[in-house]
Amino acid sequence: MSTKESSRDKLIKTASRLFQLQGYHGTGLNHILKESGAPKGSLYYHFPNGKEQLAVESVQLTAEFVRNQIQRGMDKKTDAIEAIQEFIKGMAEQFHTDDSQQGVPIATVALETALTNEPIREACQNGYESFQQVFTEKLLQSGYEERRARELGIVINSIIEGAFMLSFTMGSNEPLLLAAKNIPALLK
Amino acid sequence: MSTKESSRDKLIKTASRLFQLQGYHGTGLNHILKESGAPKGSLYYHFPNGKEQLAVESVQLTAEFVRNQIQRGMDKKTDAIEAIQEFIKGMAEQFHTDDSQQGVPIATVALETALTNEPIREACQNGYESFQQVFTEKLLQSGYEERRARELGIVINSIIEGAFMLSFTMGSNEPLLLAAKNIPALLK
DNA sequence: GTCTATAGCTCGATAGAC
DNA sequence: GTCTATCGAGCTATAGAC
Repeated sequence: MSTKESSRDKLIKTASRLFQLQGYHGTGLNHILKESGAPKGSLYYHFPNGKEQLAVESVQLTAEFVRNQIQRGMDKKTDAIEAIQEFIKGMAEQFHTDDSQQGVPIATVALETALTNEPIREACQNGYESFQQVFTEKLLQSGYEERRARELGIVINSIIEGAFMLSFTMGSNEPLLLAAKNIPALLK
Repeated sequence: MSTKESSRDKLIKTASRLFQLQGYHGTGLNHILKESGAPKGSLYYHFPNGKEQLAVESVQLTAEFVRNQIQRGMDKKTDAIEAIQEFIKGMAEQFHTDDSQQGVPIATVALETALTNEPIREACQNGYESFQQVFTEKLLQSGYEERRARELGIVINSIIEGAFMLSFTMGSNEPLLLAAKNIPALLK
């Protein structure tokens, strides 16, 4: 069970990175195979449903990774406002220091496929809901009322995704920095 | 000048729609040619730089259209907060009544190409800056200080883009509605 | 579990007649 | 300005040996 997952894992990890960088349609299976070093014959053995299955599991892996990052961010401060603000600031700082460019998680694939591929769209939706859940729980712990906490979880998700996308497109972390700056007003 | 632009215009309009729906890599030139009804031979006559040029001009056309929509929204109310709030509500209402699904403008192409195609990325950036400019001007007219108005223009852009993308992915207009609801807190 | 080979298709782009 | 024909490459997916 441990060694036999090796090729499979390499494929998923490489696919996650490339899908995030170049999108679903912009990334070919041959490219993924070549970069992962996995043998071509094993792709359809591990992923009988081909590219679609690979994308669904890649999105799930990416979502899990991001969710953990958010969770760690929330654990750093007891106050929800501070925690969220610091988390976004961290994203902004990491934005250009990270020399390995990495695209916007989930969103790139989501926008391409939401109208044409239901399993992939669903995986993206589940990912986003898991992010929102972490924010909402943090707000609940800080005393926000349940309905309000759920709503704000969605709004925070929106502003982070939008600011990330803008920062990515503009090549500047300013949108992320301004999002962080204006979080307190939003959560008042 | 009027009839000779016909094929060109059809190509750009069709390309704008398809790129928005399926992304840059997910949309083939043959598909665009077929849907537009334009003759294949004329594509490289009107767009010597091929697909890239078609994408750049498509993004510009989409950006101009969206910018005008925003501008019309801002003109509907004198108060900036009300105007922006109503504009987002309008997006939310239009979200599912519009039977012709249409994707998220600019963002889909931007995320796919920002790291790999500079001319297209630049066109997307210019589009986003033109949106922000409209919000900023509205805030200036409502008495916000210049620096603050510019910052809030970016933040509003972020939250709208993020909420739109989430609504699109989730298949629900809730993120847009919640964005609208929380705009006043942000602009206080 | 892995490998090669290849089918069958679509892609973007070009050439050259008209 | 338009059209056909076609190139070379890449794509997803499958077949079948090992």
